[in-house]
Amino acid sequence: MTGTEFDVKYSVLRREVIDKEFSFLNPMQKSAVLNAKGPQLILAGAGSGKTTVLIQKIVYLIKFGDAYFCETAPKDATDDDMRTIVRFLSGDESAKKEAERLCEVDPVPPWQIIAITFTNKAAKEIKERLSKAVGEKAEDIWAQTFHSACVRILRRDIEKIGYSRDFTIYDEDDKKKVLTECFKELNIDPQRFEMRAISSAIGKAKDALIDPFEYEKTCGDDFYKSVILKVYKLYQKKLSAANALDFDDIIFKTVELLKQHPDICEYYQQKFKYVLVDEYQDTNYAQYVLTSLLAGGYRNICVVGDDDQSIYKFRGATIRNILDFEKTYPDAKTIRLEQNYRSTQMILDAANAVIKNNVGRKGKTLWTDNGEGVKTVRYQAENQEDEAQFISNTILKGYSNSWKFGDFAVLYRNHVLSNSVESAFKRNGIPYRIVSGVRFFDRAEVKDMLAYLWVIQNHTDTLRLRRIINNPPRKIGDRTLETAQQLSERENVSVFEIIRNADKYPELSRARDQLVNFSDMIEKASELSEFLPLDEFYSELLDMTGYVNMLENKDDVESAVKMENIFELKSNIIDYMNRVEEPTLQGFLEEVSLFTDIDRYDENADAVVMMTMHSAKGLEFPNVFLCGMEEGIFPSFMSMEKEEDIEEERRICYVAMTRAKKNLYLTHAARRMIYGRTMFSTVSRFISEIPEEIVDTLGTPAPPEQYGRYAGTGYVNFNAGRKLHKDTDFESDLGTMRGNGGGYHYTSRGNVTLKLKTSLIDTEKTEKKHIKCDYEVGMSVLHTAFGKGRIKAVTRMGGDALVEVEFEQTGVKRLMAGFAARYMKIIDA
DNA sequence: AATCCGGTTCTTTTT
DNA sequence: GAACCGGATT
Repeated sequence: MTGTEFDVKYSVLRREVIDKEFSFLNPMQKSAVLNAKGPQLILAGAGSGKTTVLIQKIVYLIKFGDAYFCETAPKDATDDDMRTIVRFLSGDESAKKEAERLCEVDPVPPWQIIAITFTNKAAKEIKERLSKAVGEKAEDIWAQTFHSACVRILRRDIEKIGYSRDFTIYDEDDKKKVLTECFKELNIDPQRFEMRAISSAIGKAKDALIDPFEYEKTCGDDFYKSVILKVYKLYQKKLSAANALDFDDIIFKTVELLKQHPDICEYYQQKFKYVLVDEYQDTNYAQYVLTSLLAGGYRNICVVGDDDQSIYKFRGATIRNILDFEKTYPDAKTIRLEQNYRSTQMILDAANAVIKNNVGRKGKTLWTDNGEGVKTVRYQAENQEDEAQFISNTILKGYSNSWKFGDFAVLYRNHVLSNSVESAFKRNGIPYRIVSGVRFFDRAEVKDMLAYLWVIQNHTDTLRLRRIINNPPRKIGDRTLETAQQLSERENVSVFEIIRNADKYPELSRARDQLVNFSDMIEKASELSEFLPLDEFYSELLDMTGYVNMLENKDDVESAVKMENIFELKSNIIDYMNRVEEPTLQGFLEEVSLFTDIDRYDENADAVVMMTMHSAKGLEFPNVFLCGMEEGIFPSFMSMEKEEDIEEERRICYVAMTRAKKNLYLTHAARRMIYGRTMFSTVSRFISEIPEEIVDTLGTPAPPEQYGRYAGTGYVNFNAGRKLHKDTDFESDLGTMRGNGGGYHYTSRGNVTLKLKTSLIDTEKTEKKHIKCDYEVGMSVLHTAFGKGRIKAVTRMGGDALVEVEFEQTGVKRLMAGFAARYMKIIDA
């Protein structure tokens, strides 16, 4: 039904104002923003401005309401108002504010909007950009990760499903520890049942919203499943005894809460008029259910994603959520964003050429008006050193050509590939930073301090309690703890409770004082945490626990690094206090446990960034190297059996390629030392999928006859950093034993390599002659290339040493001992 | 409890 | 090659 003539005129003008406001968007983006009502699927290609769309949509909702096509003027609108709007539309910027206000029709209150992301980084970006756009109102929008949103929901009502509100969050490491306990208690042989497999089975069950009770139904007479079930049951029992949730539980329990308590569910369904989900292709089943539940009231659900960028299948993400969105919501509007604002056309052509080989996809073709750009560069290296040197040279050339180091990124399929690049960077003096798999918050000393904080927060967290009770050493041994554990089971109270009352149990008499001292300390710390500001409290804690004291007493580099990390944690606390209105210990711990390394990655530092292709998702760099582009590495051997796994690898490749803005380099090596073996491999199929016309090929092609096999001619090097085994490294009548790798010794004679099981070598019967790896000053040595020489100096470096040798024929050479040991032996100590 | 030593394993991992 | 684990040894 249309309104009066006034209404029609007004609404036309109103639309013009809105159009003007969002005129910087392209037509597809605009239509995605303005079609706010009902279910909507935005298929957003890499670099197509999907975050912008998400943010602008929220801006639109807050500023103008959701009725773009509304044909009624606000009730009290006057002709004067209309004139103001016209003034703004004809270019009078001073009328802007007023005009915008006059165009508001039922603006959506910010607290009715939830935007869910996967990473903290994305959530943070949304929050920041929103507060720039709409100011204070942004604070009331739930722009959060899946996990933090769920924790927020749980914090309010988790008591209804049998946990207490001060619950603890267990990370992967804690999970592993609990599982180890389960294995022990259930007498499960870790040889027969891989813990990782069982852990992931439990995780998968949780992702699929299957609790132990449901799981039991699926077991039948499947023995393996029945083992999983046993572990699953005990694992959950242990978690709930510690009042702890693991990452999967955070989602799982939220869904459980919403499902079991319709009143709570309804509350959120009424609250969230608009639900927006980022990276929808990476959601798993539980997350899908969660978003559906939250959006169940108004059905205003907008999901943004790219099926071509789904790279977390192994974590339970199911691409079906995006592929089936239109089935779940038959009235869904689908919008494709294919214009790319990041890369050159050349880069997009290359990426499109690769991804089009995937069958199971919705289909998109990226284009750009950024200009053609330059061809993708392919470098064929002889080995990984050559590859790393090429990367270094290219960066150095670029640096002298006014690029900054921070404009370069090196991406690889897995972490091991970073080693050779890293050492080349060191050699060439190129600053770099590795976004590593090891998180800051995973470092032992940081975890120790966090464990203290967790225990102070939640005394029943026995897992963390055990971590710290004797760290620094307090003369509380395993035996004592075991007794306490048994008592806790018998009395059905927490271990902490037992310790606190140690004087009541004669079994604990020997360690009584230590135990009581410890519990007193924790309780005192708890009290302090109530009224001291967090950072002061933390400093106090460092003192009380004696942790800093312990480190100060050790005078080595390691302790100094640990100390630094402990104080870095303090700067995290201060940072948290500055950001949050009401900082609490609980709040800090929550945030920290949902944090990862990439959240700490400083974009402003001028250093080459190295990370896995997975970590690079969502980032962009002017110049990108993808190294290790070889069959067997990328795609990895493990993905080669199933076509769907290859497709996932191809998507990873697509994600990685589309990180590049200007220059894309693909490098591969004919020969690569990996896992202690030399591997010969062919170029990755993904490179072959790019038309030759858009690739510049450099380097030397590998001799084809070597392809596809492991090296059989070489030797295995000494395990660097590991001390030489006096009894196992020797020369025998079989040839020279060249160290052990993988439980085997290798020995070569001519071009034949023998592989001997270390445990089968009878060292007694073999003539022993040590190959010395640790050289000393004054020794005479014989080098295969340089001949005889004498050691002038030895400088320890890391696990290796730099030796300076004066050779009789060739003069002084400086060699790394670990490397030189292959060619040099001691002839006279 | 700390270190040695032999053996095992080795993708990716937003939270 | 390197990290890591667990049992044995000090």
